[in-house]
Amino acid sequence: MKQKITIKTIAKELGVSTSTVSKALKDSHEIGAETKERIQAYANLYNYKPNHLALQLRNQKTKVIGVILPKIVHHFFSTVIMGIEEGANKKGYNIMVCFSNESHKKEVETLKVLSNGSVDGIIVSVASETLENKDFTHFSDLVNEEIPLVLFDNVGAGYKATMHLIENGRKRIALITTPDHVNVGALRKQGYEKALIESYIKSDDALVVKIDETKDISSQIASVFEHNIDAIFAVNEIYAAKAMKIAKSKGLNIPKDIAIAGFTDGLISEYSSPAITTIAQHGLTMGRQAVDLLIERIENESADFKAKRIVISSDLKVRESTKTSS
Amino acid sequence: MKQKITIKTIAKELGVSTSTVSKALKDSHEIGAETKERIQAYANLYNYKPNHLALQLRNQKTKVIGVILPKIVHHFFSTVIMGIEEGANKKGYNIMVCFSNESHKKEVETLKVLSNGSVDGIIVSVASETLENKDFTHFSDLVNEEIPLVLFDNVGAGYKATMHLIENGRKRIALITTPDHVNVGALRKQGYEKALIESYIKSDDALVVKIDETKDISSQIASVFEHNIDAIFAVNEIYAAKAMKIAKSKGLNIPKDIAIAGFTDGLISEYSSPAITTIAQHGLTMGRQAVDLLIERIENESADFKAKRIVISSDLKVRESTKTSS
DNA sequence: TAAACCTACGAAAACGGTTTCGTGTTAACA
DNA sequence: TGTTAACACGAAACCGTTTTCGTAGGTTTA
Repeated sequence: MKQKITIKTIAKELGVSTSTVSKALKDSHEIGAETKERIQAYANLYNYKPNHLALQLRNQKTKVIGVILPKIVHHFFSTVIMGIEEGANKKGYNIMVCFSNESHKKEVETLKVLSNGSVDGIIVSVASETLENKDFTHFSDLVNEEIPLVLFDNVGAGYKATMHLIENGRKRIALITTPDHVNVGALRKQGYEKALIESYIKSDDALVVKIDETKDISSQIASVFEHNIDAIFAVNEIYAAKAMKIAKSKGLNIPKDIAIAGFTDGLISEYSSPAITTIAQHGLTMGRQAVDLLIERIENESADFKAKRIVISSDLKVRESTKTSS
Repeated sequence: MKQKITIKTIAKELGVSTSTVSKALKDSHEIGAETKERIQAYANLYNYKPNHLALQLRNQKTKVIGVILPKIVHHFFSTVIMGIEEGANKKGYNIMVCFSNESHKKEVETLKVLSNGSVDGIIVSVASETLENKDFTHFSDLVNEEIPLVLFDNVGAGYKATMHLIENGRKRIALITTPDHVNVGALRKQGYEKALIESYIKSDDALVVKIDETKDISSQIASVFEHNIDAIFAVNEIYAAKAMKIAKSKGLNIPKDIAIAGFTDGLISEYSSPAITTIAQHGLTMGRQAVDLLIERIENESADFKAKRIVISSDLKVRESTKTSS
């Protein structure tokens, strides 16, 4: 890279000191009008830009927020990023984005890299592997170092959808989910199980289908219809739509014979026939709130630095696919 | 933030100089075994981490790559990010992600912020507004400053899909697209028009439907069936699927009466009936190649610093929805 | 006319590292 | 016993900027 023009260069060229240049560039009253003008003109001519690194080192802040997500190619997480970036930008921050790929090891490493001064604070959505391990020492380390940290997740949404089905009078609820290593799937499954337990409904492993996307999806979903079920909760929109297609092909009436609820409110659910009840997740809101909280912590030194979990409720959008039977 | 332990602290505590500490921590042969051990033990105990900012300032490089995309909540772009992050990580770089939201102004601003030393190089997918303006001065400024820059876009894919339909014998090809301000839609429309022109087919504005997503999508798509058409090219998977549904409901045979091609190869296209021909875009590959190229430029000082455009071809996945008629 | 006060600028420290170049001590060698 | 080399470490410069604290000279003020 071409060596850029610095305050030193200007000082030398114009025969003044660096302090004079620095002050002149910020229109300080300490500098005479004529000198100021000379310096500003020169700086402008050679397109001087202050070096961010030097400023960051001096000010001990970077105006950068670190973001660690389990993955990105996913509607929910990309929406969250959108919200974070938007909120950060509004307050003059940039974001540095990393992915854990649901791996505990990479999460730990990434956290270490980011916590060496490159960022002022960090937002994390915990990797599923970490959730399984229940090993959160890397986070408590960070808290000890008093680096502002905000975690977010989306537990609770699976619970809400399942409860809706139960309140609907359903008792044999199938779950169509992803393998456990996929974060969101795992979380939603937890919610599903919690709802069953609280409602004293015995869970049945046969009703839980973990889709292997390398094989034919429809036939895997179809297998669940061989059991006696009266409702299906699918962890994403696609699975829900496929399940409905299969149900219809089997001559089942939706929602009379079988209720179907999905996740991630999108076009498919809304325009399918019948329209599918879904959980809308508000990733944008989550991202915004997470970043607002973080920035408040960064800028408000007096705040306590304990990690904080924020849980933003998701909305249940009830549509025809689960309208009360009976 | 708690003031962190620095080399100076260690030096003072242990009664040695900072240079000794620095060398000891990198296992330099210049330092005696015993001293080395003392220092390393101390550093370890107090969890010393070198401050990245100081290193960046000294080395004049950040090991950070700036990425500017028109948007993120979009399968293609999130895949690209994935590829970039993966490639960057492999070579010890982190990525700083910004979004232009298709706005020329924000693109310029973001570029300015990133080019003051915070990043070693920048990858950009140009905002549609910039493409319309044809105002690329902000990029040439960057090139003058000799900051490594890589641009990427995905023109050409719309062309490929349209040509496929034409070679298929179709002459009245409808285009279902997004309003012009949406980047990918606009680009694909360019490709569509180019293919028509090259094949001496008169384009007909009546066959181009720009979907307003705030209104009912299906009815907008349905309107195109009122014209005499023998093929439909939809700029995304959803539109293609909806178009097919409508075609079927009108009793049209696909692909005999009407051929349908979509974009963004995903589950819907593959499992719909009949399966839809799509353009698969390889965002992952594009991201990887872009970042590899950029890093090569960053690290290979001798390379020339002209902006370079890389265009990665997309794959046409021919399925039943466009099988040759006649 | 001496004390006090501006004005306009510079020197130097600081942020946290790395690195080059000494330099004092010891050991090996002739 | 004098010369030299190896060893172990420190001083200082440097990266680019800000900021505190002088200070020299001229101008008011009492």
